[in-house]
Amino acid sequence: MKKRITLKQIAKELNYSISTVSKALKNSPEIGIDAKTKIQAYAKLYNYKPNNVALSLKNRKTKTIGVIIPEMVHYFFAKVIIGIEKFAKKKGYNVIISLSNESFEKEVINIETLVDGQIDGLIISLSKETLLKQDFHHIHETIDLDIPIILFDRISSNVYCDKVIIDDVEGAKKATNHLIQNGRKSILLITTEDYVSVGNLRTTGYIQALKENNIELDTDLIIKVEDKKSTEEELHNIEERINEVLKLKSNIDGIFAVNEIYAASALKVLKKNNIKIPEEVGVIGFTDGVISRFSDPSLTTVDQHGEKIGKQACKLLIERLNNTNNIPYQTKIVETSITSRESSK
Amino acid sequence: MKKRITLKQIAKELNYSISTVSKALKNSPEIGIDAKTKIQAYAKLYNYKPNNVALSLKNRKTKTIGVIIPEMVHYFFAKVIIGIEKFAKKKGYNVIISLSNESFEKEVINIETLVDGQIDGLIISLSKETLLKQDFHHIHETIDLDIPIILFDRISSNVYCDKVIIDDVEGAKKATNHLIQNGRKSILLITTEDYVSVGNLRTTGYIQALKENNIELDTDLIIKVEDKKSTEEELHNIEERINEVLKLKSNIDGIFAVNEIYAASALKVLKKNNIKIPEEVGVIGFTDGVISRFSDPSLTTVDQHGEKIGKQACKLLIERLNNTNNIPYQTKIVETSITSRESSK
DNA sequence: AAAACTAACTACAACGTTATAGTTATTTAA
DNA sequence: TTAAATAACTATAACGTTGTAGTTAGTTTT
Repeated sequence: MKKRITLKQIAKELNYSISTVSKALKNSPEIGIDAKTKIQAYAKLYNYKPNNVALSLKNRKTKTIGVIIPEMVHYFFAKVIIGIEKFAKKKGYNVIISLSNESFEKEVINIETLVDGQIDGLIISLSKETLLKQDFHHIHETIDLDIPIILFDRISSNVYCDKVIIDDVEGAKKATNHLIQNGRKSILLITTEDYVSVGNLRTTGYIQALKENNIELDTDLIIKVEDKKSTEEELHNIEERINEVLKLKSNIDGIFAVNEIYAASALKVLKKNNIKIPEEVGVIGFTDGVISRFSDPSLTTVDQHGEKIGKQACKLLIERLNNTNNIPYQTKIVETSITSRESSK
Repeated sequence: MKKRITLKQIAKELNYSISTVSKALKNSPEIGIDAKTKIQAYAKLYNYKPNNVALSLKNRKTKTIGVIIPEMVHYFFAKVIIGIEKFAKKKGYNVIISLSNESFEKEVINIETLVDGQIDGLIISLSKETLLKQDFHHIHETIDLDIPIILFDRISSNVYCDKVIIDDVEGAKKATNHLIQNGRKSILLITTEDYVSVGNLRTTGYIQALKENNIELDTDLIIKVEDKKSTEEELHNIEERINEVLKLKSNIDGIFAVNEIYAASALKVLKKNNIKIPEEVGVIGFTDGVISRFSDPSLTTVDQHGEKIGKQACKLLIERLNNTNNIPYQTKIVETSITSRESSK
């Protein structure tokens, strides 16, 4: 119907030049009082709003931030996005979201699409495939193009840029200690293969906690899952493996899982074996998810504070966008905290 | 470092006019073969990519779709976004996401921000507050501005535009019938207050199913939750109310909840009262969520197929963007389906 | 009363692109 | 051999803004 009005139209209608209109609306002292009032009134009446695309072209800034995450249906990533979106909006930025679906190729394409003149900066959590390949050329090329990137959660030490992570080692230590302080000594770790950085770090934390408490490390008590996609089939597979280890090592009295799904699977297997939680076995999961609250028993968790991570990442990015002079790259660490629920007494 | 190269720079470097370069890169027959090869080679070497902001300005199209959802951490909305994103990307569109956080005011602001020259069209699921207020001026104003809107899931019959919904009435009927076919006769409904359109429709479906099976409606068996935000406190409140009704009506043998949280709460209360699921009481929840799979017992659900809804909404929108001639508004209905799990035998 | 100053404007260029309308030479037709 | 046709380009305007550099007319200074 009524397309948005432009400066040109106002100028023509009121018989001023475009410059005058532009300045009047910016309340420039160059413009006389009657012209100003007339123009401002007219603009208000016709609900004038500057065209942001034109502004983007002029300023070479789009005021838009791109976000690439591996998956959407993870509570953690959803939380991170909430954090990013909130902070971005407050600072006048829009947020474009892309999903890599854990695929390297999609990640590369997504970055290209976003970088093609639409965004000022990027916030990325790397896909599993990228971490496996250790191919970061797409990240480096983007940074070379002067488009700042902030990595969060799934990062790599082979990329030089700002990063936001949780202290995975410390968090895993906290979790393990939580179980140890409960008197548990034989703690099963359910983690991922080492190329997933967070899994790797959490494994490290687990090992450190054992060492600090003078508990000997038993590698039979570590299940490393090849986690590609959490299909029903794979879930079944995980449960199988947990079951086997439980049979093999009857003295297990604690389980620490590096994510919620693994923790929930552990609960299921324990219950099937009629093992009492938390009396016989205490369980704790690393997560920022929703399953924990509703599982039976509810799960004690190491919370990752996804929203804080998102906020922090967005803050870092906007700071870098506003500082043309090169500040050195930073890595921000967001603290974890333990939420104690029924699965650990 | 090396900022992106422009037509102007190529033109200057190779001593052609900007027009020639532009046409050469578009393989126009107007341009001679040597000029073309030279220019194309140079462009490739320096990785020329047209500036999309400039194109947006020129074409008055941004190739960007805005999405406004009430919340991010709902599995359903996450799924819808996946569907939108996938389809949009395939058609060369980007997706900008905004969260209304169930607030009318935020919804209005978000629309304004998005409409301010950045997007070609919008996909929206209305906030609870908007539905309560029945104030849709922001939607109408946007449509008046010739920016097409597609509503999904949380819609209103007072807005004239394309819509994508599931058949809530039919889905609720299916759920209720599922319980009835299991031999249940006294079915508790946990729903929302009537202003939430989906809650309302699902309630209708429940009532219809009873009627069709000649079961008398007992309004004491309907719990209507004033659901503003799912805080811990409110969850507690819901559990209390379920508990009361269970005490009052000892013959309840089925529970139908209009979402996953309510269903999970029901499970919890039942277990606390040592009521066997599904032997004594069968439970089914309306959802597209993740809790159901991991709850104990796992929950039978009416699946909403969020991804399909997203895809359908995106398709409708892009169709409308490509058709300047006014096609009449459509309402697409995405079928639900029941996933049978442990909570109903 | 001429020089200097000021208030209130307007013109122009630029951001990067493309479509339309020129402008040259050179080739072809009659 | 001269007009018409064609090939291969270039100039210009436009999308909507804004900042810089003019341009007026009127006012002040001396």
